Amino acid sequence: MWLRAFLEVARQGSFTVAARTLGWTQSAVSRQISSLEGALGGGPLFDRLPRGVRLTEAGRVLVPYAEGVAEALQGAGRELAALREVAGGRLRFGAFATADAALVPHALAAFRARHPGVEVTREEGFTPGLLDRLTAGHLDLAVVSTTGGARLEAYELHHLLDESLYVAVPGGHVLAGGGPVRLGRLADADWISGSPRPEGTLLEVALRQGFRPRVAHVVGEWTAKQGYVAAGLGVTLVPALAAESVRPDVVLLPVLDEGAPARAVYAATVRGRSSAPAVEAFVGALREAVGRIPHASPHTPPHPSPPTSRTMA
Amino acid sequence: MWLRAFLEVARQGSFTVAARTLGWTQSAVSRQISSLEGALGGGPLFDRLPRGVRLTEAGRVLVPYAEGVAEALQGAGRELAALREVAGGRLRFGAFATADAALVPHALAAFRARHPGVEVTREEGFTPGLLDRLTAGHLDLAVVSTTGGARLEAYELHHLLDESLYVAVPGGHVLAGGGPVRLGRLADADWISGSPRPEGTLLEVALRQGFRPRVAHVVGEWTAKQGYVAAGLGVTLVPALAAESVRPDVVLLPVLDEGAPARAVYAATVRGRSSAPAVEAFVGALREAVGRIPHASPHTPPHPSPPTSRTMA
DNA sequence: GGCTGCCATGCCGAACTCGCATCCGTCAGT
DNA sequence: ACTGACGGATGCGAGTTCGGCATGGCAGCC
Repeated sequence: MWLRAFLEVARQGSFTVAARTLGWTQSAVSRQISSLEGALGGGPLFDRLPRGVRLTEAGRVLVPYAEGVAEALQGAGRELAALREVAGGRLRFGAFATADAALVPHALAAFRARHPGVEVTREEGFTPGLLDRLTAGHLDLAVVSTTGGARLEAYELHHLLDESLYVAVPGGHVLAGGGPVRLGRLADADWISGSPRPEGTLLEVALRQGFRPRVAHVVGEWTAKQGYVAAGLGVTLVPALAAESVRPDVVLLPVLDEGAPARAVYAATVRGRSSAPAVEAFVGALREAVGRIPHASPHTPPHPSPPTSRTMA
Repeated sequence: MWLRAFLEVARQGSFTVAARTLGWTQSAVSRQISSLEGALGGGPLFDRLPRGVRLTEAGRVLVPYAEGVAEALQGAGRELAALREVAGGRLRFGAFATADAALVPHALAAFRARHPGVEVTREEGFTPGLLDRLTAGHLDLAVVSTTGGARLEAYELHHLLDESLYVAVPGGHVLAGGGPVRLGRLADADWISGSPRPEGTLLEVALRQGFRPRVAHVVGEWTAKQGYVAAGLGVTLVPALAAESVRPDVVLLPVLDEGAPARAVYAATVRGRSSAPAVEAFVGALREAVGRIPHASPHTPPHPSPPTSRTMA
């Protein structure tokens, strides 16, 4: 193209030498320069001397601009390459709170170690809000769960794990120290939950077990919930992802679930929207993190999660 | 070209609208973007949505670079246009000392008023040195004279004027107050000259008149010469261009020359080297200045100078 | 369900690009 | 002064690209 021809000729002071350097023929260079001069319409860019050529004033004026163009082009190439190799660009993701307990920190640590050039920004939120921000283009990726009744079908879902559930009971509880329990045995218990109604929360599983739990205290924050449980004010459900960060005076009992697991966790992207390589890499990091965290906490055998990516149709 | 297509699509968010804006067809835009994406090899630059398109991360990265390229291109166009219209660029010229007395200042004033955007640099020197610097590419234009025996043939010459000569005599000189004189009447006078030998100087004309002038004092600087003349130490030749700046106690007598004028003054450029429009404009300003200065000083009728440009072959 | 808006693509003619060979002007060495 | 070498310009021909036209496919909307 004319840009390389011009700059090379300006550097070399000769069409022939420039052609050799570029791996072209002399005639190609001659034509490129000639057509460039024609296109600019401002007279010749080089004076043709018996010994090679020499920049005219117009050519001298053009040089810095041509260099600027070449630099920008080269810079674009570099940055796009960095993007391909996940050494640049940005990654904006969101996750629900309990995923931030262990899953996301592990994945993030591994990702940042492997791809220090990527600018990562993180958000916390509930699944429906995260999906909205995904759709609006404010997020590239969202770690979401099936809890909350959000319409996941519209998104590209990368399955991360199926979470088992625990019941958190105070240290002195009658069931403490025992093994896995059926949820039905807690039908009469006081429950601590983030919402007065079980629908759309983890407590939904209770409905499937045939009872409607009595929500004695509405507490949203996880630490606060533990406090209420430890004080003997009630019991609560704990997803496996949060099992790691439980205080010692609260006992976790695995819930025996017949059939389907309590909830699935996905990395979601907008369907049909191409995702940057960093997104793929982060999904990979999330997958690895799944294997690393003890989501099979004390008392239960590890819960295997299929490594395959799945798109809900 | 791909640049305009990409930027316009990025701005408009639609191939079709961008095509309308550019005066192209939608298919042309589609192909341009498609081939650009292929060339960059880093995946699509736009996500194709049902409602137009949307930049991907790669596209978003590319935008500033593309804008940089477009800006540089546009800037180059602007500056080249300025160069064409003599509203930019630079002009480096040199002139011999007596041309700087009136001719060059007048021309320079007119030129700078008309073309304030041009950066002008000036040098002073003797004709041979100026021509060397012209050849070396340090000057774009040189105001030179035939005095000095320089090889003018190799240069592109724009004739400015043919200079008449004056003899400067002290106020009380016997010839003072008389009219034009023949040089032969001063064959026995003491001469003040810049060189002990008349060859290559204005005094060369004396040789053509059949006598070898006796150089009593070698004085180079014009003001100093006048001092020597005023003090009665001798007489000296004064070119018409310097006639304006003579002190009142020195009298100028027009020299009667039979045949050829004493010397010609040219604006010289390097032959075959394309000259910037500013050079042409400055030559024009010099021509106008020739008409404006009283190179026909007291005592002589104006000496017409042909306005045609001439190349010595 | 038909309609509309938007992008992709097969096809074709026009234009461009490049390499090859050759020509022209200048310079250097004999 | 003649000749060979060097450097750029140019006619020619083949391969490629480019742009327009028409069409197809897909999603959303009345």
